[in-house]
Amino acid sequence: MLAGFRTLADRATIELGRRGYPDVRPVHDFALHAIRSGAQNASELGRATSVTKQAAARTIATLEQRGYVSRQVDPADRRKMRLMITERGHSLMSEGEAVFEELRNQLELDVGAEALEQAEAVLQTLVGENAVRLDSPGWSAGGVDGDE
Amino acid sequence: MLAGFRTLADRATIELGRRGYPDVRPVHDFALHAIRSGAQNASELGRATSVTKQAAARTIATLEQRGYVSRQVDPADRRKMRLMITERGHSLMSEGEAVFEELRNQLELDVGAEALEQAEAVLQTLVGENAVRLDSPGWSAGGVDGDE
DNA sequence: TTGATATCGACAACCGTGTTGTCTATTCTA
DNA sequence: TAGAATAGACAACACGGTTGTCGATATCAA
Repeated sequence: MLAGFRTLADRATIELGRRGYPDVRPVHDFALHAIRSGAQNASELGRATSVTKQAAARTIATLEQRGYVSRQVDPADRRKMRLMITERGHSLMSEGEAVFEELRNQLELDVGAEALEQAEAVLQTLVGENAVRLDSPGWSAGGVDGDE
Repeated sequence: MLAGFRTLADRATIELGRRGYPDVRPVHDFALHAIRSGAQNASELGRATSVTKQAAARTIATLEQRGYVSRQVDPADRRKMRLMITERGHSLMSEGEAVFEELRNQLELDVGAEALEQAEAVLQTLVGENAVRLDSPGWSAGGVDGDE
């Protein structure tokens, strides 16, 4: 009874694969959103997605390989590689949003609009609560020894 | 808005760590439940959790290492290693359930009993729908090329 | 009884996504 | 200008999944 979102994300992934974006995973879409919302380089992306800059750099690398973002040295600060979402990247994002919309609509048909909204509110509360403490990286994989 | 369950599972993991069960992850609890519900060996566990038997065997290995299950050759079929949950394993499961209960109660305080139930029903629908097609392993990591 | 076939579990190699830790290049600051 | 901070690259590793192979055991059919 715990796997609700996994389910949703997995289905969206599958559907996207079916529509011409294979080998795209939730992480990638997540990263693209963060980039579009202002993350301009690997370090920023890492901070935005609560992940080390190394992990972010890797995600960017695959995103670049697959043609969803491009990088270019920041003329103002030559340490930085500025990120730009390509045309294909934007297409992916729209398609992803469409897929999600469809899944949501489907679910709404199944359970009713009211129930769905309620459920979304609950989940919102859930993630909202600990969004505060997402600042520290390393919560999920490595150090679970939560001594504060 | 997508990370609801991750959140829940992560918090439970952290709390369990705090209570004397560090290095326990959702997978482990998941596996223990499957074992308690009848999975008697690695292959069965794999089938029960929609994972290859190799992955299941690994999970079992770490579970055994940490002292949560023990294994013993099945006298009736000497290919099989029968799984038994140890005392410590049962303690972990109770503790896990307690933690979950607490988290659920906390959430219920935040959003109200009615909303929570509604949300659970929605999620139930969500996973219920595709529980039917969980039979094929390899949905999440490898082959997302969903051509049926 | 024997031989083909299926299953169990182990092992090895690999992938994806995360982590540390170290390093160089660059920029900021006192 | 010296020192500190930051960006990003690289390497090594962990974890949890995958495939593929293999020997040992069971099972089923001639």
